[in-house]
Amino acid sequence: MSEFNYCPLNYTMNLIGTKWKPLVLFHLLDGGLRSGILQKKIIGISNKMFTQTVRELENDGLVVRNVFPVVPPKVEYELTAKGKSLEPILRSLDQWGIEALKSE
Amino acid sequence: MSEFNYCPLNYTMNLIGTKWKPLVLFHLLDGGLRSGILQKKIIGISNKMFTQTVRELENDGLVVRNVFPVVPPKVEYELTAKGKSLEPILRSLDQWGIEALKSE
DNA sequence: CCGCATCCTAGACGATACTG
DNA sequence: CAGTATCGTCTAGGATGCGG
Repeated sequence: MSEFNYCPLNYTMNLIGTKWKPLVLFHLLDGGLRSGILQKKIIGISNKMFTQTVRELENDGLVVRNVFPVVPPKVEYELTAKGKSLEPILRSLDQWGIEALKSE
Repeated sequence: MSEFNYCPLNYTMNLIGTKWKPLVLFHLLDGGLRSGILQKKIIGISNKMFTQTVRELENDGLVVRNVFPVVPPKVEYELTAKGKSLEPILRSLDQWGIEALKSE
């Protein structure tokens, strides 16, 4: 882990370089979302991976988890400032993919 | 594989979202490099992963492999146009990592 | 509604040794 | 110098089912 922290590129990729993390962050760019809603937007993700992904993002300080003490349970996720600062990168990744897909 | 190609974000991450790919691409931004030189720049990479990574990047059309028929063997790698188009993203990822590392 | 626990598989990655 | 082959480990990720 910490052995790669000298390298900024690896540091960044360690935070967002998994299958689902970019998607989760991307869908939160327009504002916080309730857990179920967010999960439904991410086509194909399993329940386990959703929880795990969002938990890691929380530990890395990219998203906040807000729990409302109501019945039935209500949980919302939103980006932190650090998470929001990834917006240009996420949009670039998305845009680059769009362009690259055109010329296939 | 192809099941994720609808999603631009996943498409992009599938091309550069591994441990070593961003590093390899990054070190080629300033021009082509001989195999051994390139590998030496990537601290910690094993021989196997270097070959495998560079081969996948070649198959994905991000780098070109130039073989010179001399003794001893000489091989150079350089970015394709598609590979070069990743430059803004790679620099962003690097820059974001630098900033994030400052505030730890 | 939310997310935890468990079991399972595929592939990413590393170490080492070997060929032209 | 460049690349291959083999073996081993570790973790990402998926499927299913339970609990507050």
